Amino acid sequence: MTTAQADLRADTRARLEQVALELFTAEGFERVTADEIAEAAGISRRTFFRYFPTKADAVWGDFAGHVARLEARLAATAPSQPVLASICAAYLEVNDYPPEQLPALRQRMRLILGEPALLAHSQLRYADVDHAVAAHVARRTGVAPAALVPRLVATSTRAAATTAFEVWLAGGEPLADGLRRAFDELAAGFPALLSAPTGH
Amino acid sequence: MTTAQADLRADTRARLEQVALELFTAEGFERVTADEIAEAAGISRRTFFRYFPTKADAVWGDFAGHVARLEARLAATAPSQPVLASICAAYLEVNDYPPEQLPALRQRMRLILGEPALLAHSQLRYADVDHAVAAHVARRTGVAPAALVPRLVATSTRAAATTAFEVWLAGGEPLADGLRRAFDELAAGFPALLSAPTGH
DNA sequence: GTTGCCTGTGGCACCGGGTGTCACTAGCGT
DNA sequence: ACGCTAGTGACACCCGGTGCCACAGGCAAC
Repeated sequence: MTTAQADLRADTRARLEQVALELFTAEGFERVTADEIAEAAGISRRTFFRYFPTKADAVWGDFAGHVARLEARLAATAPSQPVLASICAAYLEVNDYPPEQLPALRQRMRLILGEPALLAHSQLRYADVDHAVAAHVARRTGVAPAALVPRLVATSTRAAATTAFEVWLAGGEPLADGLRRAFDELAAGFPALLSAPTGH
Repeated sequence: MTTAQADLRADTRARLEQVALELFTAEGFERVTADEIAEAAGISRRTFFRYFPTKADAVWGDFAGHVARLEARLAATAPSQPVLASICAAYLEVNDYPPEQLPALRQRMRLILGEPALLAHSQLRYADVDHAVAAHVARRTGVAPAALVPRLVATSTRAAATTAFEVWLAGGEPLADGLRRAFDELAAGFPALLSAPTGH
């Protein structure tokens, strides 16, 4: 096991993920029933729900491992590095996918950001990320993790990451560039918003 | 009607909201069935779902009107005002509740932020807010609404508002103060994060 | 006032996500 | 051969949500 999450047979899990992703992409998340996924993967509906607590969870791959890596990176940052920069670096590193994995990532993210039900569900998954980042900020600044600044930094940096993903999905620019740009904007307090209106 | 959202009898709707809020608070969102709400309100389950498309929607009151007021405020800001300040002002104005409404607001927000199912659902509702704010930023800066900066400003200002609500709920400080503080932090690029660590 | 319509309503059957329970099988050590 | 365990399937059940139909009341028009 990589990171405890209803192990069972790892190959079955992978096949299930694959099949679900394919079906969701082809038909739309809501229009695919758990029965169809199960049948297409050659197992029973009941077994599907032993691998994934929710239909939506089939889209997330090893997200728990993702969060764990992020936490590890945050914990390992040099104290000399500014906090915001350390978070940016952690996000960049954790999201530095090899090129051959990009199509799969695109497929996942297109679903997560494009299907309302999955977008809603994402909030639950991202809560772990926010928690980790807020804890990091609290640790580094000596403030309570529940205070305004740690929470705000956590949610707005995640907003930055999500936005970078959206722009990347839309074909705008490489993921890493968008991430960097988003963090730069955040760290600078949106300098572009001080200029005069440019005419409609 | 104030803002088209499945009108029917307004009094029935208000009673339904009231009953649902009370039950959710007392028993927890998931543990209250639509049947129970309907019965407690003296109507049928079927009718409940004519007033609210979803059990979760019973918590949101006239949120569509809320968004509409936000949009109106944004549209009415003076061009001389910096964009970020205009968004802050709009959020402040729209969330300036008279004191006697604060307990009800607390009840709603405690549910929305505390119940996972409602937190997930909130993402769908907030999408409208983000859309409005991004459009405002795009209008003011002459950039496409789907570009990085408008999106990022929209999501991170909403993060600021949400965080202020969380702190307010935790009893920290008045809502308006938290909002202002969160927006100040955002606009300044989190100045607190440049100081040296204060020791663990 | 009877005829029509239009609105709000309840009842019912149905779909789909999710869960608890039980029974079966395959493997594996002893 | 024995027992144990892990993975599985079948079934029944709960609940959120929807489509459909049937019914009641108000309110206009004739």
